Amino acid sequence: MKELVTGEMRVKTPKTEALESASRWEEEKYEDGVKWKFLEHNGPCFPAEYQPLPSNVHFLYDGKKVKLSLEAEEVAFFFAQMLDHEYTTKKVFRENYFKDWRKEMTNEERSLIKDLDKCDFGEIHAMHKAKVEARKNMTKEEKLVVKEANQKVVEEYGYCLLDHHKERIGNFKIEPPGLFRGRGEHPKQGMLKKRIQPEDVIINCSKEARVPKPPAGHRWKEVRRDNSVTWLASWTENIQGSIKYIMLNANSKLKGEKDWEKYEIARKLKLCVDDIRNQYGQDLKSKQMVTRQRAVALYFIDKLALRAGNEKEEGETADTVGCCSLRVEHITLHEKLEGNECVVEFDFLGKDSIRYYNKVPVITKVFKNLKLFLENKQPGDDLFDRLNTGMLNKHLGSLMAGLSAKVFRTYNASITLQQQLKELTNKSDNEPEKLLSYNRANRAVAILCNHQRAPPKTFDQSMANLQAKIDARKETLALEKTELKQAKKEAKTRNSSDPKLQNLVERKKAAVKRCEEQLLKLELQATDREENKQISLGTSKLNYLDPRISVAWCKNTEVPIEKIYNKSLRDKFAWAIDMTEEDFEF
DNA sequence: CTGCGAACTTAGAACACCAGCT
DNA sequence: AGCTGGTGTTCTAAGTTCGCAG
Repeated sequence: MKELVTGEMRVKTPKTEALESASRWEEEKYEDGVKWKFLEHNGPCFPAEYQPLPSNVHFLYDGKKVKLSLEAEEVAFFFAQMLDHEYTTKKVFRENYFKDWRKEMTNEERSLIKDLDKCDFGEIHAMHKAKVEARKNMTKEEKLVVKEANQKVVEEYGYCLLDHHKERIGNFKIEPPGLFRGRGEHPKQGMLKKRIQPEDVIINCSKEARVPKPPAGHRWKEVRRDNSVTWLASWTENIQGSIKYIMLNANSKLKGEKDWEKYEIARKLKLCVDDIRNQYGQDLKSKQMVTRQRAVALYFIDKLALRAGNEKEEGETADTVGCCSLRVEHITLHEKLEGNECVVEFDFLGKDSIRYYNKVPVITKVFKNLKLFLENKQPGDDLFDRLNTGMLNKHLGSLMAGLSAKVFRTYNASITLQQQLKELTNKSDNEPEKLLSYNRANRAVAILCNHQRAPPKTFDQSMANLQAKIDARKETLALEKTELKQAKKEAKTRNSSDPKLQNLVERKKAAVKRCEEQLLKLELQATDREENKQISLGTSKLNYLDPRISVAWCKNTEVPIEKIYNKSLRDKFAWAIDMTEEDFEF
């Protein structure tokens, strides 16, 4: 797989070879599995120690002041900090919290503090809020001092040397302790996320490199020399027992090449997607139940851009599903619905407990299979009881090198963007109109991939404000128009060759035009914002849309790339900006 | 196969910051 | 100068994939 992709990736050469940034994408690849030859860094940055409460701030239990041990106090502080958050009102959160908090208490504390409802974190909460407020109200000079200090930290910990290049590290800070904030109905929400010590951390760097110094009085858990992986440091977190990594920034060579490769695989799928669709179309009639289930799952993944859907351990995480883990209760079949036949109604929680709700007309063969899969099953049973992601991906891998379920999301997202841009963009449009078209194309993808966001709390207000602006502009425009008419009339009835009057007419004309443009711009903005209320465009832009489509579109429409990519996006997609010509086709 | 863990990508929320307004 | 809304950045949770051991 690696070979196939790498070969194709070399076809197009960046045109600005002289530039270091461009030629970087052309360096020799290492043998399979080797990610680097030299890696040196300063290790991760640890969060500050807990600062004990000042003597005038108290924790109260059952109305009485209680001086807590340092350990118990720190954990009390975590809860106090979150008091404004909905989390602290949730039963599971509170129970998990209290259980873990009590583990940090001394015997004495534990025998006293037996009921979270009797705990009063008010003073601690107030102190925390005051601190946040004070930080906000710092003078310019004070803020500058903080900024410079942060800058120092970035300089020290934010970069590494990987082969010949100084690279930015993505997350060089160890995650601070706190209360676990799982998404949705997470059974572990509120548990104590423990402070990570250097003794928990594995460092990865090359043999020749200077080993980072652990904080004074501490040692690393291990120093590893593994160049088959890209991480610089890792530790195991205590909530799920999973490993956390310190890795490079998205603008690094290593991440950039991987991203490029991802889009090349998706383009390869474009070449064989018709065959694959024919194949699973045939498989819908297979005698083998597994094959039929696989075919229907693939149909969903392809048509609806569903995620693969691995099984999850019950009780460890929120109850969410993807394609292969769909249960009977997540779909409803309608022979007829709203004028369509064979409609599948989906309603389930996907990644991050985001709801997926969709009514989709499907082909008869799929519909019939679904009916079959539902026979004699309970709501809680698996829809695809003979299938899992491993089997599905194994099959996909045999159809095309490098193919897995998620490639369909990348492919369908990118191809949709390209099609939509072609359909929506008019050469003759002005820039704001072109940008609206781009956003609409982007939005079509976000809807396909179900990238949602909570509507901004201030949404209705800010929409009303914008509308008020539009109304005001309309009034001004009407006024300007009347004035223009007046000026024209005067110029006609009086001496029409009076240059002063002619000049006035011209000026009024210009004013009207300017006003109209501003109005249009505002109206486009309003449309864009309204359509975007619950949709997040960023995720697809960052993860699913081949940047070369966007770069080529910018070149074709003469829209500056800055209008659609901010600085970090331009850095991340530097490879695409460097190499893409206006005739690029995904 | 199947189960498991490691490594890496993808995701929305929270937070920080800054431009444009009053 | 202070406010505010919107954008960009940071954070870290939650997915996918793959390879390995049994």
